Amino acid sequence: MNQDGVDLETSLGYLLKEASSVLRSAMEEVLRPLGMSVTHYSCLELLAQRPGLSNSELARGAFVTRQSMNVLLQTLEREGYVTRPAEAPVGKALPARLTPRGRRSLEKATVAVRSVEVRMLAGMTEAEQAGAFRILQSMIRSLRDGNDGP
Amino acid sequence: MNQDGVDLETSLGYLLKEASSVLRSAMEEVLRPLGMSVTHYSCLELLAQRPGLSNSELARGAFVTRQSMNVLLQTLEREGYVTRPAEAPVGKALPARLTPRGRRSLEKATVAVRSVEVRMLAGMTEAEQAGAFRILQSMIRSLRDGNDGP
DNA sequence: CAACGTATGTCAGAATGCTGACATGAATCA
DNA sequence: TGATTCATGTCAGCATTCTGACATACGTTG
Repeated sequence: MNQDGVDLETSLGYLLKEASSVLRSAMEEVLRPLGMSVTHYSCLELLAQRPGLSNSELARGAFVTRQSMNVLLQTLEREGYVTRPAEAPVGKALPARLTPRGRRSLEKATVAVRSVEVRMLAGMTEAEQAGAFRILQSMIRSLRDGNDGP
Repeated sequence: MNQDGVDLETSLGYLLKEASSVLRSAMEEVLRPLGMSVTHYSCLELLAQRPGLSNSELARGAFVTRQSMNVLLQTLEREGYVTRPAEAPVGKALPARLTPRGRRSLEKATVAVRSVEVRMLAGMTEAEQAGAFRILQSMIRSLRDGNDGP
């Protein structure tokens, strides 16, 4: 009914939230046929690119708590996508790794997610993409610095 | 431990998720002292800028399902921040409006959230902000078009 | 007019993520 | 060395959001 923009339409924060929401929906849509959630995929992708990450490190990389990541990891371990040693080689951190099955499962997901990212960047020049990259990093840094800052 | 970036560090989608996550955390941090969640604030802000929005419209504006927004609205109504007519003036949609109490509550929250947004934009020129705006809108449009598209 | 499709509000159950808490291992420091 | 501080893994309970379903209201279309 009321479709005229007021001020929310000029807020970068709101636009950022909207973009993130749309991206998440698009990813869920292409991952659903594979029986995979976004966090699920994120976990596998992180492990593929940085083998041996611990539960806590995976949690930070996927932007969830380590408790949430833990239940996911236990499921993935039980179903044979991931392995963790029974004992920690050092400290308490258990380095996780993909199994061949995990790698196979990830391959299809990666293709699907890549297609979403390609679609998202359609119509943007390389220069614009580079600009977006710098700007987002600037936002992240500014917000982080103010938090637990100096 | 492993802090070297691989490929995730070059993905705009990942960076977008990270920025959104950091923004959300920052907002939660400043809203918590006010006893308000991000969705809570979003609802009030939407109603302030577009009085008479229905539950479903608020849900779309806050990027949650209408079921989730409904439970929030019922709470806000019960606590006197929002009013809805007992019967729909047309159709089934119940236009919601802020009460004076809701407006007062929103005022403090708006100040807090503005400060976060200002911090986020620190170090960015107006031109960069305008660029970020265009880029995010382009991403949103591209993702939407591919979805329920043509 | 009647049938259909779409949008809405709402209830109930399920899933997902979070907060709180505890024990353990390592690093730091007095 | 002993105490403190911090990070980690994990368990339990709670909160929030989502999915599924149903009834109702309006617009469109035959």
